[in-house]
Amino acid sequence: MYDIISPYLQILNPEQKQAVLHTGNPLLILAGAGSGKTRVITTKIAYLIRECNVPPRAILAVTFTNRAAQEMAERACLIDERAAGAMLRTFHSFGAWFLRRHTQFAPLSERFVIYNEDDQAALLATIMTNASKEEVKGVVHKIARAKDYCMGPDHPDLDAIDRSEEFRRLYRRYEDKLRRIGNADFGDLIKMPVDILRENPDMADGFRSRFEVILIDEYQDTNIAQFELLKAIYDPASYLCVVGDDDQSIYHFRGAEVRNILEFPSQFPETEIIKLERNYRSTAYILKAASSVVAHNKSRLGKNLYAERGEGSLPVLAFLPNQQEEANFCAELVKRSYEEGGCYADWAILYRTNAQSLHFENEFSRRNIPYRLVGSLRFYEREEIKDALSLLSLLVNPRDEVAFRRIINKPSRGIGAVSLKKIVVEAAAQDGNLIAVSRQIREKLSAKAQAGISLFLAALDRSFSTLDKDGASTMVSQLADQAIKHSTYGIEQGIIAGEGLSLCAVSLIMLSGLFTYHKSQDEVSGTQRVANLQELANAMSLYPATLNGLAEFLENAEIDRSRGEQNDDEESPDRVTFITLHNTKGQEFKKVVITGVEQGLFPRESKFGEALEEERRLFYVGATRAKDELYLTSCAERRLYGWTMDVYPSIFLREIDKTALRIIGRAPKGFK
DNA sequence: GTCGCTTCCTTTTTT
DNA sequence: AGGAAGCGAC
Repeated sequence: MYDIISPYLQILNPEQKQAVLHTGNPLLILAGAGSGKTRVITTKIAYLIRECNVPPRAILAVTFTNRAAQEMAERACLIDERAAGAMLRTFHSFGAWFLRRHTQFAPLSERFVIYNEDDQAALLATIMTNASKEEVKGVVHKIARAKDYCMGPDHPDLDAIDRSEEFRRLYRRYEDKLRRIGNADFGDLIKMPVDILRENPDMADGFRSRFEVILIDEYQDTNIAQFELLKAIYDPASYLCVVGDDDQSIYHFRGAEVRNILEFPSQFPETEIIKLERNYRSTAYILKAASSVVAHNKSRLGKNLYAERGEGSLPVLAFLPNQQEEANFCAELVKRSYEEGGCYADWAILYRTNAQSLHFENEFSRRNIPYRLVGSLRFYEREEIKDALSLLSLLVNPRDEVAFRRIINKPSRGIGAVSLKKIVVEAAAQDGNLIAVSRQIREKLSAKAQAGISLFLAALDRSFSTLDKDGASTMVSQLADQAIKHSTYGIEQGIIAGEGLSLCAVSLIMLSGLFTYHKSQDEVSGTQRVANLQELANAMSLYPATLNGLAEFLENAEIDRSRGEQNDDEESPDRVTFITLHNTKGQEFKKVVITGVEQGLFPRESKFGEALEEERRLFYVGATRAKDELYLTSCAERRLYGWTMDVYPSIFLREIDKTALRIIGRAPKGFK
């Protein structure tokens, strides 16, 4: 048996193999960029199942994004399909999974909805009635940070975030209100499971014995609450393996603590460490350029990364006059390589802020170069989509005040501030069910508001009826389908319902008047809102037309934002990628352009100390995405807020080893 | 309560 | 430059 080494293990290098075969003590894998850590983790999952007889369901593997989780599942299944039975999730989706199964232990509605930052702000705005938007956002941010550190409103260490009693009061009232609504924010997805597991030792024991193996990827970007969650479900008799790279820690602004990885060996005694230092992705000059920048950081473990792929070509630094020329330069690069037989999909255009994508979109559209925009789309944050999601949320949780406020008078139904207040106040006096209260007290409102409420409730009711409570009932669906067709008020063209949940969505969008409203918006300003609503309905057709199916869809919409982008893959897969530096984590491309490498933009203004070091790591992450070619662009002027201003090369450009760089264009005076 | 014009603000990065 | 909030007129 031992003589025969399976082919899936043969392709590993000695360190990778050591990491895969390792068992026993906790293991920390320090994996440099491009060192094959995904291969190690996926192989390890398969190996544990095949060779160590670990039942798949006893394996918990945590990744940073849903995209990574999906990729990992696919790759592990290629080696052994039983890997499909392992639990592969992000921390947040694990938390949501946990809470859905334990709502009776959590202060949550049975089918809670997840609030994002905007929803949090909308909720807090009902408490901070006289505050500016900025103030509200500031407090939202602090509350989110507090939860990242697993601190409730009465936690003694809250001083580290804000010393004021006022903040504690706001945090308390926010929690109070959110609990009454019965929904959860992002921080709750981690903090609540921790609280529940601490209060219910038996349940914690159950998890400890279930998960014999816990694997965590991107460990450098975990936060304190996630560390607490790990401790709550980790049994010292289980096998724990974390993978990360301190040089790629780029989410401190979101509460990530690199000390989780630095202190891992002391947190988990007898930890063994394996370093993966062979880089299989980038050619040597690219690696040299990237490493020479991050070498300027003081706080790092320090490691050596060896390029296994030969010298390659020098990274190119292009000095350009302005953004227009920058977009033009990128388009020319892509065009030339395409004409020489390359693919569009080889290319990625990277930038620091989402706003920068616009110039590239315009230029590439003009030239008919296909591209895909990652992330910045924010499909689920678009106005029309949020409107539709609010309606859907109300079906799932009629106590959702944020959704109710958003949608009750949109489009205008004659329900103004006065009527709204009556409903909200009455609901607060009862059990908080805004829909039930609206129905109950509608007679007490003005005639106009009464009519509006009735229409609104009818739309909800009829859409609700499209959902099967259990089992299939096509009869119900057909009836509802007809009802919808008859109630489009002579609109020749509506949104088309497909399978599953899409009927419910279409029903709501049509009957609530959202369709007509956004259609007229489209006609006025040439937007694509109706098309987006259609796309939403299409996405929903994959889910069963049940209340649970709807709750599941809403959860995925909030936690997995990458989902909205997938539909364009089928049409033409060969596209240039436009993506923020943060979003590139875990990805690779043959040819990469990092744009806007200017002081003030990247690194951003007012970054110093630890924050500057984080920007440097971001540069490192971006540069090491490139396999064959790396380009950096820096403009002499940039337009900001409608103003054109002179800008200067990023400090990072000076830090690059000059033997690993070819400069083109006119370098500004003083740039050496 | 709604519509249209003016002013003021925006840009980090995301699960 | 462009979009959202705010203010005044119907």
